[in-house]
Amino acid sequence: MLKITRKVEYALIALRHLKGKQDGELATAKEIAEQYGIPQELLAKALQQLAREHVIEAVKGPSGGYKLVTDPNSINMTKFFEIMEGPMGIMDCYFDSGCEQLNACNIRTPINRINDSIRSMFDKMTLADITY
Amino acid sequence: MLKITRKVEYALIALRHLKGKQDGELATAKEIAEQYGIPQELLAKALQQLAREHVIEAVKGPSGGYKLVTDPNSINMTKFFEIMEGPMGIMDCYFDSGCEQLNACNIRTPINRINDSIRSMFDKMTLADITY
DNA sequence: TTATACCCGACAAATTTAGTCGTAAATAAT
DNA sequence: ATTATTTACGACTAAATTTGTCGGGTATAA
Repeated sequence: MLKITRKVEYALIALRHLKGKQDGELATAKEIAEQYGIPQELLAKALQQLAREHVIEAVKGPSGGYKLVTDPNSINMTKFFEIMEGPMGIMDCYFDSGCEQLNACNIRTPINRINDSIRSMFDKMTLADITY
Repeated sequence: MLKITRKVEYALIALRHLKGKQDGELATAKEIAEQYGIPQELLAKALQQLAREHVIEAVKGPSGGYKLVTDPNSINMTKFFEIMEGPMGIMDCYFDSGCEQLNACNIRTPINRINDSIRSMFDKMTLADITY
């Protein structure tokens, strides 16, 4: 409960790694996977997602790899989590209205308050804070 | 990711329900399960855990049930979550040192910071806030 | 004695997460 | 051109976790 997934973990590791690179220097999925002992294929998926959202940029072919193209200060953690995993909420009823008990439910309001607190906390935290 | 479990959800529903009772009035697992349309057996387990930790008290036998015996103001959400699910941390390495990559890992410090932020947020939030 | 209600561990089903594989496309180097 | 390297991506399997069920127990009020 309240755990982040491996994919998010791997994405953070990769971003932190990329941030350490000079200028236009690239890092490959293989390089990162080996350095941190994580499964390359899974890491690759995380990197591809980040590339699709233009957080990083992919360069194909030999001597290709990835590099940061967005200032980590400009991406807050709510956005980052949602890039990696879709809508963030501690309960599905926060965004999915398919709950059968909505009328009987006696904890909707408090649940929403917890949600909002978590979101607002992550809103104020940027990728730069995390990958400093 | 970052989701609370059903058990926690059911515990919150039950606590909120118990809080609405007068004085020494009891509520049974069956009554709660039916009213909110949730599986009785699973709810029962949540209630039993709360009883073991003396958040509520169980009365056996016919006309038995549960009642609150601890002021919800005195239980913060960190404690509540840990009663229900054990140690709270967004990654296992927060409390479990069995990680192979500890030395290579480049995100330990930031992960710990996120953890601490979440914990401190839940430290300041009590069951009373949630079941008002 | 009986019916009701909590207690609890073991099990099974369902869902989610983690990891793998095969194939394709781009491209630098030879 | 061919080859080697690297990203892209969907399909698949495996593992782990969560969710739900079952059976047998204890306590106790009526």
